Amino acid sequence: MIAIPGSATHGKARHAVSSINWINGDRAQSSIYRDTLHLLHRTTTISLSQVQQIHAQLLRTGLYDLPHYRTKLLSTYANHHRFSDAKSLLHSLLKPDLLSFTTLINAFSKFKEFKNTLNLFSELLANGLYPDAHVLPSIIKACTGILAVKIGKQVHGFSVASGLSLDPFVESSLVHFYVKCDELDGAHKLFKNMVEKDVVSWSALAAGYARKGDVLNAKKVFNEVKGLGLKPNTVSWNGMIAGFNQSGCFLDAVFMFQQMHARGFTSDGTSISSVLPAIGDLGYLNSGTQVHGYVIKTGFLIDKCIVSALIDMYGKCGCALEMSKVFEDTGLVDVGACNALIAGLARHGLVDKALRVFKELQDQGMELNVVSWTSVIACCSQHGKDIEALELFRGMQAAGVKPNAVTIPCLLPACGNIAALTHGKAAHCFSLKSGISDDVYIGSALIDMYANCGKIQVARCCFDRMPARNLVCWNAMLGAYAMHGKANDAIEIFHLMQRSGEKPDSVSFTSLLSSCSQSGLTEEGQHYFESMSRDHGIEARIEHYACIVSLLGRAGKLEQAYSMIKKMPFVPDACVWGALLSSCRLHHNMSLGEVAAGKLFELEPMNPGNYILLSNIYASKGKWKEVDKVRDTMRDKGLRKNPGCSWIEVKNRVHMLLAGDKSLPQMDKILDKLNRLSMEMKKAGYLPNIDNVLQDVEEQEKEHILCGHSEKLAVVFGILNTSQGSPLRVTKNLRICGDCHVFIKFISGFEGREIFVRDTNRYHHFKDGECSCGDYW
DNA sequence: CTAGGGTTAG
Repeated sequence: MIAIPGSATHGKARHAVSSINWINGDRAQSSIYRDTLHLLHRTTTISLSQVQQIHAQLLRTGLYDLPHYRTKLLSTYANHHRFSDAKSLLHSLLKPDLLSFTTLINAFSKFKEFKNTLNLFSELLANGLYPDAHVLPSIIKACTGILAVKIGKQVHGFSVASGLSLDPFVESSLVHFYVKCDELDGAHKLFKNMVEKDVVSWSALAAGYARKGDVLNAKKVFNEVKGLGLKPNTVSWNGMIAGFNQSGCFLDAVFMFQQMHARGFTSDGTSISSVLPAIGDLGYLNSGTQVHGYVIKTGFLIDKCIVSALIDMYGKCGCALEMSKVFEDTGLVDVGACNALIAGLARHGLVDKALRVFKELQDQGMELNVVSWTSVIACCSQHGKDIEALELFRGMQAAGVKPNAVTIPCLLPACGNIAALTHGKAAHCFSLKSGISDDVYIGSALIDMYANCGKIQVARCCFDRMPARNLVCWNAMLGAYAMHGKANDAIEIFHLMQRSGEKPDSVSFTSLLSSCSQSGLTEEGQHYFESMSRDHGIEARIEHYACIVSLLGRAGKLEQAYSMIKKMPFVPDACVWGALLSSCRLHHNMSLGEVAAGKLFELEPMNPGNYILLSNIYASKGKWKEVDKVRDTMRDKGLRKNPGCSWIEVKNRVHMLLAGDKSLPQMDKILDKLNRLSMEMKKAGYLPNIDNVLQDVEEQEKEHILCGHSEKLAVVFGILNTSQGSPLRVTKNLRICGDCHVFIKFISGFEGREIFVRDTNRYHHFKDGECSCGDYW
């Protein structure tokens, strides 16, 4: 039976319903079909089989040729999502007219079949038909939907040339088109010239500015409303709130929400789910609780988005309990809410709990989506669970969930952390194939990953190929060069950055200064430090002072470094004092070393490194009694037994030195000297001290030590959990120590070299592709 | 044949 909503009482409708069964009858008369079809025009729901019956009858009776009927058929097929049927029906017509095309195009556009819409449009043109104002809005809507900027602009040009741009629907859909294409100025101009300005276009324009973070223009357009004689409605306000929330203008979002109420409008589900995340980001727990109360009172708790937003808000405000309570109380089984919960747990550092919730949901058969997988992958890679992140990524693909432009930058740090170059490359390939590789987040993460895997040239290649860059990209490249101690390249990037019009921030300067310090570019470093506030208006932060202290210290300007610490506008932290102490060790300055060490012993009494550095300084001056005193202190604190006097460390340093440069021919000489010195020291009852015996070596090799390469050659990553087996294959830059299952990540090439790497209490000896280890002390 | 607004992942 045909359902005829709203018109069931109509006499003719009853007649139609009772006569529809006739259609199959042989005696059907055309007048009855005509009546029937007239009525079908008014009906909104009709079953597919009934349409097919009518279709067959129309063909039999020849009424099919009447344009009026076949239009109805086309739209009915389209309304039942039988797009290919509708299309073949259109193609079966000898000469499809504009009305047939328009009907189908409008239906396609309505159901967001945008590609089909545009294909049909080009067919329309190929048939020699001339589009009118009935079809153009749908075409523009399709261009908006798939961001077909070029076609949209061509249609715009056509509509101007044909005078159709004066049609109010064409006008307003063009405004919307330019808003969505991020060409706000164009949209604004178009809006100003509109013959009939309407609320919809006006709201879209203001919301567009808000979504872009252009607060000034957003408010300007929004406040023009009175002069335009337009009346804002709930949707207009919601657009502003949502736009400000999406662009991170949280205060403005909350302000608009308040204003909305102050002007007598009532917020609906959309307003609330848009304002809650903004409240959360601002940490306005009080406002959040008020909105929560309002949500309960108005019965909005059945709205999925609002529940997710509430959980998110409590998560951001640091209320883990309240967050879980909302989740449990609503009893709503929604992915969004689950995702918000997982993200909230991760934000509180409850990584294991987040993973457990994820697994439980998975076991319960919940349909987890990209956001769920991405959150949990991000959670792992942000909390040092890199292998788990890679495993989850694999699980995601096994579950048939397609990663997107957010997933990849969450995964890449995990690849970089453990130098899983193969996995990183796979993720890179994926982004290329999916056409998302131009994304700035992905680009920055790729730069970082390749740099972490020692592939600094590849990182640079990614950087150079980016079609658009933001501050994060520039900082990623600067950070990559700083990590590899390449100050000259960092400086080049820094200047390129400014020439491109991007303003450096304090992160940029940290990388720049750090690389100068590592490369011994003292004057350049000081120059950039001074220009920071003078030319760029950036106040130096404590990490910048730490860089400068290290820069001066490495250059031997220890007094200057110390006076820098004394006059800096911060209470110096362990990084600052640590930089001074390391420099003191490098230059054997005992008095300042004692000052720095004294401060460090207060700030971090359980860090063995500080004690070792100080005892190294004492040892280099032959103050063996002081060495013993430091050693006793360490023993009392339960730290190491034998600071700064390890033969292993001596060998370690020699090998590091040799691996980092080209001085192999000197090996024999150095070892000779080491042996002689160590014999003497042993005779005197002491183990050889690294700074003592390496003093000469360091004189010769200072350059290389200052370059920082030797220290960066290899990094011990962590213990491999052998009980579970690892999905991770040993890559070119990654080795596993056969004895203790420690991962060792090599940052630059190491083939054919013998290398010692130091862990906190073990050393790992790497030779001929094999790794063995022993106790450090 | 008819427009504009929503949450959770970086």
